[in-house]
This record gives sequence, C-alpha cells and structure tokens, in this order.
Amino acid sequence: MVSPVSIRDVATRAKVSVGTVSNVLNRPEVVAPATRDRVMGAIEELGFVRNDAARQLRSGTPRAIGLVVLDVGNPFFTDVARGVEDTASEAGHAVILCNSDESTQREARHVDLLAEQRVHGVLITPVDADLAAVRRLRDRGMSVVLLDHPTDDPGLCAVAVDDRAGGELAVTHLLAEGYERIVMVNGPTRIHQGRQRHEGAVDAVRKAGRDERVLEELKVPALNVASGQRAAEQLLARSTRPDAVFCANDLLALGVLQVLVRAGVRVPEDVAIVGYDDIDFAAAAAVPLTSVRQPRQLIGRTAAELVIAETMTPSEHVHKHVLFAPELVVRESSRRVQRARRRTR
Amino acid sequence: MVSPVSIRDVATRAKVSVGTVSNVLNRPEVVAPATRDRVMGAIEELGFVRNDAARQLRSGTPRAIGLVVLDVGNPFFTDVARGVEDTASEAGHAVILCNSDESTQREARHVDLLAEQRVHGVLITPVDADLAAVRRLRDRGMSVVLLDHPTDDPGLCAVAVDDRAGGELAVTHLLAEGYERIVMVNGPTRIHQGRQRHEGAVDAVRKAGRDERVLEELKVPALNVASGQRAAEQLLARSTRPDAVFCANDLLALGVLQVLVRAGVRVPEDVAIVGYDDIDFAAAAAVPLTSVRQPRQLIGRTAAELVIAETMTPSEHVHKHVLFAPELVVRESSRRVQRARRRTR
DNA sequence: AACCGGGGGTGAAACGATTTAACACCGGTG
DNA sequence: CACCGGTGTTAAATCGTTTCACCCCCGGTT
Repeated sequence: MVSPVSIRDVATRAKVSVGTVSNVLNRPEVVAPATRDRVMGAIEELGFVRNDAARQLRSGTPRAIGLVVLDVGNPFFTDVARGVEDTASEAGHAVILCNSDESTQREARHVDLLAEQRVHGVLITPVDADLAAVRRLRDRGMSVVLLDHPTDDPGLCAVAVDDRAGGELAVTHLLAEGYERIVMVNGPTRIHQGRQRHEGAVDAVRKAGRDERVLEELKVPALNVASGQRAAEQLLARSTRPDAVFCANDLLALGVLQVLVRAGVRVPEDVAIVGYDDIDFAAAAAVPLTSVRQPRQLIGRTAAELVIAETMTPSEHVHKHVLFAPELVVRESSRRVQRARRRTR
Repeated sequence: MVSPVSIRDVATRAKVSVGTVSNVLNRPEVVAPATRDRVMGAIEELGFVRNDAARQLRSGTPRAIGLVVLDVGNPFFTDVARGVEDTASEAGHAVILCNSDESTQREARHVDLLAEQRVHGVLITPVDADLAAVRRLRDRGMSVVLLDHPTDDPGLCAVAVDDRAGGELAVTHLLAEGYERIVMVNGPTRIHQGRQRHEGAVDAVRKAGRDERVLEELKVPALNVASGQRAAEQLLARSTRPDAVFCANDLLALGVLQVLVRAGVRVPEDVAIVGYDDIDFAAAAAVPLTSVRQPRQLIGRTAAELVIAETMTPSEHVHKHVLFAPELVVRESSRRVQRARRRTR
C-alpha cells in the first residue's frame, strides 16, 4: 500500500498528458505557467510522490551512494559518515550505510546489495588490502572511492591522510619534550594505517639522530578501549616502564590512560600519552589527550564530492589521490615542559 | 556505464526465455536442474547483476529501510544504527541513513527523499514532538516505527526505553548510597527523554520520603561534553556544592567528571556522578562511570524487526509499543559505601 | 497564399525486471 | 487413439517514469 497515486493519475486530474507532468517535474520552464499551476495543484491534491525506482529505471541515473565502513561504532568513521551524508544530501543523494565489521563476508554481501541497488558510487574502506571487493565493484562499472586507504592504482580515486607523517609528528613531538623510552601501542599488522604510523614513528627517531631502541612496538589485537587497557596493564607489570606511549588510535589511548591514572601513574609527569584521530572524547579525557588530528568530516565530504563528480562526467574524470596532512594537537597528556614550568611558578 | 548486462542478455546466452531466468533467480525449485545450471552459468560468465529498480517497480516491494536519527555523532544512536543495520542486512535490506541534526528542515528533506525511494519503512527519532514528519510518511502509506520516542498514537509502532524508570533508578541509588544534595544536569525542556528522566528522579525522592529539595535541576543547552563541562564549572563556583550529580546522558557526565577531577574534587568521595546511556566510554572514564544502561543495539534490532514485519503482513499487523526497562550499572563514580569500606580495610 | 518557426503539448516507446496465461511435451490410462 | 495431469518453458502484459518524435496552432515573412 505504498502511495498508489502515479503520474498518470496526476495527468488525468490536471487534464494533460503524462509527458507534460514529467516536464513540470523536471523542466518546469518549458511548460506554460497556466498548465504548470494546474499540474502542481493536482500533485498537491493527490499527494503524489515520484517513484524513484521507475525514474532510475528509465533515466539510468541513481540517486544514492553507498558507504561501507569498518566499524560504525568508531567515532572516526561516524564523523566521516557525517561528512559524506552532508554533501550527499546537498546533492540530493541518499546514503546507504553499510558496516563491514572488518569481515570480508559482510563486506561482500553489502557490496552485492549496493550493486543491485545500482548506486551512484561507493565509498569504501576495504577490509582486505587485496581490494577484491573494490575490483568487483569496478568490474560492474561503478565508481569507487577508497576511504582512508591509500593505493597506487591509478584507476581509482582515494582519499586518505598521510599516516606516516602523522606517526612522525607524534614521535618527533615526544622526543622534543624529552621522552626517551617510547612504546607504540599498535593494532595487528593487517591494518595498514597502523603500519604506516609506525614507519613514521621510526622515521622520527632516525631523523632525530637517536638510537632506534628508544622506540618499541607493542601489538594488540584490536583498536579499541579494552585493548588499550590490557596494553597498559602489561606495561605496568614491567620492571622498567616506558616514559611515553604513542597509541595507534584514541580508543587505545583512552584505555591506556584510564588504567595508568587509576594505578596512580602521573600523566604526563611519569608517562606521556599521545593518541591518534583526535576524537571528541580525546579532549575530554581525565587528562586531555595529545592527539594527531585527522580532518574526518573533510575526508567524508571530499570523498563524496569525488564520487559524485566522477559519475556526473565519467568520461573526462581524472582519478585523484587526495592525501590530507594530519595535524598534531598538543594537550596536557604530553606536555612535560609546560607542566614543569607551571609547577615551578 | 553501469552494468549494461540485463536479464535478456542472460536469456539469450543460456538459450532460454527471460521468464525462465527470472524463475531461476526467484523460484529455483520450479526449473529443471539442467536449465538451472545453464542459466547460472550464463549469469556467472556475463557478470549479471539484478537491477533492483526494475525489480521493485514491478514487484512493488522495496528493499531498503530508512533510518532518521537526531545525531550520528552520538554513540547512543550509533549503536542503535548498528542494531538496525544488523537485522536489516540479515533480511536482505539496505539501510539508508539520515541525520536530521535536530533540524526540522533537514528532517523534512530526508523524509521526502525516503518517500521517493519508496523505502520499506522508516525508523525515526522525530525532532518535533508534534510528529509532523511522521504523519507525512504515514499519509503516504509508509510504515513508521518511532525510535526512542514513546507515543500514545495506536496507529504507530514505537520502541523506547522507560526513561522515567531510568531516572528513578539513578536517584534511588544515589539516595541509598547516602547522597543528599543531588543536582540533575538536564538538557532543554524540548527534549522529552530528559523530561521523563527528571520526573523519574522526582518520583524517587518522593518514594524515599525525602524532602523534595534534595533534588535540583540544572538545565544546559545541549546534551554533549562541552555542556557538561560548563555545568561543572557552574557547580564548582557555588558556595555549597552538591554531593551528587545525575546527568541526562553520558556525554554530559563525562564533561562534568573531567572538570571536577581536574579541579581536584574527589569522585565519588566528594561528589558522586551518575550518567545515562552507558556508552562504551562510560566504563573507560577516569573514574568508571555509574550509568543507566539502555539496550541500544536491541532497540535498533527490535525496531527493524517491527518495521519489516509490518510491511510483510500489513493487514494483520498489530501496532506495538515496546518499552524496554533500563538497568542501572553501578561503577565507582557513585559507590560511596564500598569506597569507604575499602579505605577502612 | 504559401511557408516557416517555434512555443506548448501529445502519445508512444523505451527501461529491466516479475508475473501470468498459455502452450508443448511427457508417459500413462481408459 | 484421444485424453489427462503435471512439468518446464515461453510470450506478453505490466509497473511508473523519462524521452523523443511529432503535431497543432498562430503570427510573421516572403
């Protein structure tokens, strides 16, 4: 029982042909004001709503874009999604949200669904680095933009943030503040963002001319709060503790921070903490968290713009790889110098 | 250039009629195994993907449901969305996510879009209590389920949590722990959840036979961390501070907690804090937060099930108002008794 | 008077699937 | 041999739009 009133009913009511109604809807300027008003009136009275399925069937241009993320629960993706939703809805597109939960199967199922929906394009953070899902989409002639996943493939648009630079920023900062035993808490190797951030961290050590042993990597199974807590417990149990912890994302950092604070460790005097992403909770933590900020909403907006542009003018479209620069936001969790100064005042 | 291979191409390739291909796709049991395999083969070779628009046009049954939330940035809605997404995708439905950002205009625009898409049904947390948007949807013959917004309207399904009971739980707990000057930090009156929670809090005071002055309400403009921080600053500036703060949601509570802790106030010895929602960050706060838990994913799942059920059997469907019971999760931020005991041990 | 051009409409043919009535074929039965 | 019921397949109608070729009317040019 879904709105049984069609364009034909409107036409009858307004005593015009269906073609004219369609014109009123899509190119109002070509129809005489008098008839236009009559048609509009009929639409109003009947409560007519365009059927997008029929529309799309004939015109071939869909009005939705797909968004496949690794984890809707992660504030990072939430903010990206918000950006996507904003520009999509400005362009009159709906956003179909899919959550792959880092599972290749779920990703595949969603991708199939999106293909059937003939979406305008797909923004995806792929689960696997082999991009199988992405290839399948492209094979079906769909525009794809990679989200937060750089690639060399010149046949693809991608929007990402320079993770290597971000890692370098963080560790350079820690070294400059005088920290000398840094542990990086990182996710599983599979996650390339983490790998990049670690490489950046190593770069920082090298560029500072320090012994590479000032930096150690501690891997945890997932990038969430619970993993951070467990990592912190491990660190506490050690005989010689690090004096700084750099976490691959803020969720980890919040977990670490909580456990350390509750164990009586002073942050940043005893141990500094730096996170990554600068989610809203970072600034509101017990000790405001230094973090590497990524322009999350901007990532979403840019990706949405790219995919819309690509499908508007598929022929002349040039694939772009947009790489945003991360930014270090220094807060109290790593400000050894300033704290010291304040204390001596 | 979106997958130009249609069911007709498959038919030609497999040397059958289009009807047979359709049968293979939808009722495989009626077609002979031999032909079935032949058709499947052709589908595979050609990389055929069903065109959902055409499908829906003829069959009339859409494969997407709409979800309109107040704020995708709020972890509460994120978790609800996850629940929706889960059951929807199990049922083979796509979820179209819309963010109204508490704006009536955005809500209206999204609702129109969903109507054009002829979605299966819409799950919505309405911006306005007058439910104008909801009525528009229903007028167009669409199933609507109200999310986290109770209603008396018997023509509607609704899934919500008993906010009044939640407020009562929180304050009863605080009173039982011996707190006697409670401030409830609440959002603007417009937000009914907050109103209900406050009424519940008042109930608790009355039922405990206390003077109603043990509870005071402090209103803030928004339910986010920043508002919580500002509220805490106000409280700190007072000559007589409350000994407990009950916040209308966890974001507020985290803001309050952070400011208090940084000002040297001991939680829960000097001031107890109770939040609402029990988002993941609540447990990971500097002092783990006592909070009223709502079954967020379950809310999403239930709502999705309802809307799918309603559209499957529209005739015999009986509208339901599901009201979940909230649950108090006691953590350290309000455990005066236990802390005292621990200290004397 | 014939012709032209163009604004304002009309009507029918797509679009790609589903659905249904009809049909061809089969061995078995009366 | 005619008839039957069942099975597998076909062809055509249908869904609601958009698009496109064409028509009509009317004033202005030759």
